Parts: sequence; structure tokens; C-alpha cells
Amino acid sequence: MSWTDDRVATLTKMWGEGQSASQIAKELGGVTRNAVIGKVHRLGLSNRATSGNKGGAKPKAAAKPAAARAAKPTAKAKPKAAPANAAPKPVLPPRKAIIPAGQPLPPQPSANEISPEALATVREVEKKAKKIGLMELTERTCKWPIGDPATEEFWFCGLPSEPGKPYCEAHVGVAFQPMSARRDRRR
DNA sequence: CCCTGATTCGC
DNA sequence: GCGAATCAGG
Repeated sequence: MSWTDDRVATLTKMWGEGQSASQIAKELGGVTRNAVIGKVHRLGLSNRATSGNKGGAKPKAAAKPAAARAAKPTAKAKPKAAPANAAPKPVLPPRKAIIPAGQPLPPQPSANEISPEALATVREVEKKAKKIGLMELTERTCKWPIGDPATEEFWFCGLPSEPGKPYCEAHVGVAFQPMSARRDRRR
């Protein structure tokens, strides 16, 4: 894959929106997050919006040559990274949350369709939910939606998901109920 | 361990 | 110019 104008445009846009390098890489496909970061730097848009940067930017300490690492990483001499830049994320408010495609998400189950025990467990877990936004979802975060997408009261569980599953343990439990449980619940 | 970006340097 | 390897940190 090469950096076509198109892909660069996507990269620039997403980076500007505060998307992480890995997310951008996934979106683009065919590149790793390293590639994305490398490109970002080459494009010179590494520091995300240096806010309130008045007067003059000072060069800070000149970058250490760090030639010491030439041959062997024997010594751990590290030049200490960079011109720290506190990045104030733009972060767009999750107004109309949109559930990402990919794996089909089961609809928000009505409370009265879940067994009291499971419901209790879920409620408990949801207290500990990380309340992450759409942007924070990854392959390993529970994608269980909590709340009403039409309101501000909406977020995703965000707890560590079970390997290969879209949800955390508790939510997997209510999402994939055995047939028997379903029948028993019937009234 | 999961993730983040930053830097270096052989290609 | 590119990006894997590596580093530093949350």
C-alpha cells in the first residue's frame, strides 16, 4: 500500500479528530499503526493542536544525537523522549451514538426479558463499567451499549471482553442465553 | 497485558 | 519516503 492523496487525506482528517494511530491504521487497512505514526511525523502534524501557544515556540533542548545506540543496545542509555506536548483532545461529544457495524449487536434487551439473577449481575457490572465512548471501543473492550442512544446517557461497557467475544463475561452471559434459560424465563 | 505516541535507521 | 523495531509511558 502506498500513501495516495486519498489515504493521506483520511489520515490527516482522522488524526485531526483525535483518532488514535491504531484506529487510523485499521480504517485505512494495509498499514500498521507504526506506519501511520511515521507518516504523521513526516507530514509534520505530530503535535495535535498546540493550544494557546503564544509568543514564540522555543526549540527546547536540542534532540540528543543518541548515536550511542549505534551498535548494541547493551547500555540502556536513553535520550529521554521528546518535547512533551500535552494533547488536549478535541473529543467530540457523543451526541447521536451510532453502533459500529462489524459484528451484529443484539438490541438492548428489555429488562423484563432477562432473568432477575442475570439482571442483577448486569446491573452490578454496569456500575463498574468504564463508560467508554464509541471512539474508545477496541477489539478487546466490551461493546455492550448502556443507556439510551438518543440521550447523553449513553456509553459502552468497556470492560475487558472475553477473548473472541464482543462482550465482557457478564454481558456475554445475558447476550448468549441457552435455549433452556429462555424457555424457563417464559411466562 | 492492554494500549498510546515518539524515535531511529536500514531499506 | 517508508515503516519495523524499539522505546517510554498510561
